[in-house]
Amino acid sequence: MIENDIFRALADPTRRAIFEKLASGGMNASALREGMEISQPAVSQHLAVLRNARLVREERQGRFVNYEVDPDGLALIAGWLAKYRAYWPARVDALKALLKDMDP
Amino acid sequence: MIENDIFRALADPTRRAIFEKLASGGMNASALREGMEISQPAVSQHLAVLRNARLVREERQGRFVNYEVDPDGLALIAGWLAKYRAYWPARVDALKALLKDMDP
DNA sequence: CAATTACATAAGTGTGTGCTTATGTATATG
DNA sequence: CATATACATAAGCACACACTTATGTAATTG
Repeated sequence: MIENDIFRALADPTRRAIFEKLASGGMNASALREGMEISQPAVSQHLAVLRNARLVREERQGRFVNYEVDPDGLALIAGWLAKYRAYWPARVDALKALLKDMDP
Repeated sequence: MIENDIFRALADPTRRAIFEKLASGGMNASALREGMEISQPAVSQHLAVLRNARLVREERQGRFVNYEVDPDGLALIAGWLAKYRAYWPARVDALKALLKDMDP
């Protein structure tokens, strides 16, 4: 089940960090690794998990592999979330307050 | 970090099943257990994880504890998702509608 | 062709997770 | 007051997970 792969992929903070870094623009694995205190294989493994969850996709460019956000995974989350739309705070204000709460 | 709790909570299929069951209407832990081949403590533990992630909230009623979906957790997911709005497939009308609700 | 670079895969290890059974704690009921 | 019911917590165990080092593979470069 893909939902399982997606939520499990996002459950790890390192993986979310990688994903968020990619969200600011596609880049290769080495560039991704910069600033992260983690081994190269670890990055590679995280990328495999994200790719399997359709949160990320790759494109080989010579000996580099460029990674970028795959909209499919995000759309699947949105689809999952849409099932519970009835429960969202009716007023946008409530949501804004919550967004502010999670930003720092 | 609350995002971690949320994604971790949803990473387990049993927990998602419990959540989805609750989404169809609040009920107590025993009612939740019905139809699930799982022990009572397991349900209780799952509920604790969901509650800690603000996906579910409880209300004591005598010796029963009624559980229901907590909109806060869902709103936090929506907030997380909103950060990557630029990547969503533009042509999916349902998602566009969903966005409109989230966007002030 | 040999060496280097970029990345993936393999194998091993400590820690976390989800489950179980056993027990504890409220609240209701006879 | 004693028992039953609804649920939570404790302790232990099998397995999954995120990491490491070592090695493999594919593409550039001298």
